[in-house]
Amino acid sequence: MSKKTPGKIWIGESCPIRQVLDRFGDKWSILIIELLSHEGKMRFSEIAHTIGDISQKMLTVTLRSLESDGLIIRQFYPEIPPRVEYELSDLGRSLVPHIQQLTNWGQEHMGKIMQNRKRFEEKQQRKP
Amino acid sequence: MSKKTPGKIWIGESCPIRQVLDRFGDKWSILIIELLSHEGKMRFSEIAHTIGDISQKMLTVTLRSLESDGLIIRQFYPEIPPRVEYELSDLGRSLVPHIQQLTNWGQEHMGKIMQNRKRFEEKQQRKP
DNA sequence: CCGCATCCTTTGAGATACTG
DNA sequence: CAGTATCTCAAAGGATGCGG
Repeated sequence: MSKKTPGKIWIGESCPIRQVLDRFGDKWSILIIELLSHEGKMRFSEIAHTIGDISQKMLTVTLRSLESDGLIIRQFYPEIPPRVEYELSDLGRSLVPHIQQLTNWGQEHMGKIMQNRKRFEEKQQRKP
Repeated sequence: MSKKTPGKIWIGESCPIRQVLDRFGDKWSILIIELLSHEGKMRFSEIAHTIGDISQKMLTVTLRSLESDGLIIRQFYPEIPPRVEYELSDLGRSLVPHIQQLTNWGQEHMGKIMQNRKRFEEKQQRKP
């Protein structure tokens, strides 16, 4: 549509895109939101086990940051041994469809991307 | 909808979500795609200047990786001085709407998130 | 069971200087 | 102008051990 609209898009230091990227560009946040959207309430150890390759530290850190931003809700049961459950808040849930859009796009196009990448590498190796 | 559908979602080491995250979770890829979607063809220095705080190195690296994956097209004009133009490929363009979905979500909700975060921090400081 | 604290490794990314 | 090549540093993330 628009070929040149200078000044109309702001890509500078704290533009809207970067805010989103800064918040969700880490390794685990999106993954945990997506997981909770499918599984509903989950315990700490349940999340850890389902993801598989996340360290306890990063799970703690990521859950805490999601909680602090109001994206998930943390329920602590002071039993012995203690039990903690996490679930998405309304705010967190409102993000889920957009994540799934991206995932769908990936399902459809990542194969092609990997293929392109391989070809590109081969081309580079023949030239120099 | 579904409260528990164990086994139906795969969140393991190279599930679809992680593929997308690995590809686009870096600091600059999404930003450059979004920029090119608004401005059309752009020269190297034009991109650098518009973004403002990207180093020459990271711009080169990011553009090269986007090119290798077939998300952007690189046109080299062997003049003196040389000129290089970048634009989105069809593949790259197909991602744009989803990025904009996320940006819109951000516009609408990041304020609330920052507010939540501030409150959470205050709460933490009163307790311990 | 949950999660904090500490230490350590790895990675991402900036600064700088140099080429076609 | 549009890169490439090093060097360096800060931050993300992992491993481990302790504590409520």
